[in-house]
Amino acid sequence: MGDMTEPRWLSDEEQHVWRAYLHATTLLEDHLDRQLQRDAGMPHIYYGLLVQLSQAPRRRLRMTELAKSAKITRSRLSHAIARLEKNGWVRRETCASDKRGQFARLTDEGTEVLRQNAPGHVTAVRQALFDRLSAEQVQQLGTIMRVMAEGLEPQGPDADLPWLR
Amino acid sequence: MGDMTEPRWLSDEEQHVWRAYLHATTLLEDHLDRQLQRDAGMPHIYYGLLVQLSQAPRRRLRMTELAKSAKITRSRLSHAIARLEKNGWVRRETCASDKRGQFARLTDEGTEVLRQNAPGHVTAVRQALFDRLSAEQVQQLGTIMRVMAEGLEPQGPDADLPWLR
DNA sequence: CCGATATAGTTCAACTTTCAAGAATGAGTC
DNA sequence: GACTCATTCTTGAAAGTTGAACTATATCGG
Repeated sequence: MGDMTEPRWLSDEEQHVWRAYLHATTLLEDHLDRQLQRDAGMPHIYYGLLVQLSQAPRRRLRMTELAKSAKITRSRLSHAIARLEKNGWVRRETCASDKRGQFARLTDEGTEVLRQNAPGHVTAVRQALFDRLSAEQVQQLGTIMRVMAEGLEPQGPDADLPWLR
Repeated sequence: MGDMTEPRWLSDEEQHVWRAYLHATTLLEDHLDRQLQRDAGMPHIYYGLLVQLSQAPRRRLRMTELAKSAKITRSRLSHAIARLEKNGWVRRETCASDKRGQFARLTDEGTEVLRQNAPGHVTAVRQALFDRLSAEQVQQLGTIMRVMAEGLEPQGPDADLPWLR
């Protein structure tokens, strides 16, 4: 499958950078997962869901919106919200204007969990990342990450209409 | 828990960079996972295990070595190798010098799977990352990732002997 | 050699993620 | 309105992950 031409392999430097990337991103993800699992009793992604809700108007979002902004499938979100609901941190609400729809709303308990854990989480992110990088490097990182995202964005220009290009 | 002093929150720029980081790394990981799942029938991490084995002397590694270099728990590795063994891509071998030990060895079939999928994978990495960044940015990314890793390295200086510091 | 402790790897139960249906509602067309 | 198709969200089963308990072997200090 694919074309039969020899691919351009990675140069030595590229290989090193790629490994460093995999290494560092894995370590950071594991670190934050463990920190939040220990302190807040949930993995990083669940915490992210609560954060998104906390910043939304009326502290609620449609399931599909939330799934999109957290970049997970609706199915995964359904299960995740079920779990968070069991914890009492989120509540589902039906949508009046679209009877198929559901809102996930952050409860007061959920807000409280966030309030208690935000400091520890920010500190962890700081210690791992921002306190170790120069201002210049932070800026470089931002630029690089934006370039990467552009190339992977499902929402790229006409991404779903390739025949129009 | 933790100290009661107000943490240093993230500045606007830091917040943006942090989100860009999460966004981009998630997209890339998802992208590679899907590419390999589709083409090779396994997730990115499993592919990484095969790569590690392919580069080891005699194409085999002790379980603990492999777990360390892939940065996963031994438990997770046990399950993963069980699956790869079922696929016929890896075989377990007992270790003569330490009867507790096991080697995971890449089979010829495993090598073949790697040979067939390496081009597609490199191309995916290239398209997502290296073909989109300037030489300078690649270098910057490498530096930044190494700094990050240093701060998270479980193997930090005397990491497991904190009382000696 | 003995006993205590450490290490290698596996296994189990709980939890999370994925994938493929499926139920319900909405929207467009005639 | 009825038909068709799209969208929203959920469900259930299979696969993957985690953390703790467990087995077996090795190592250390007498």
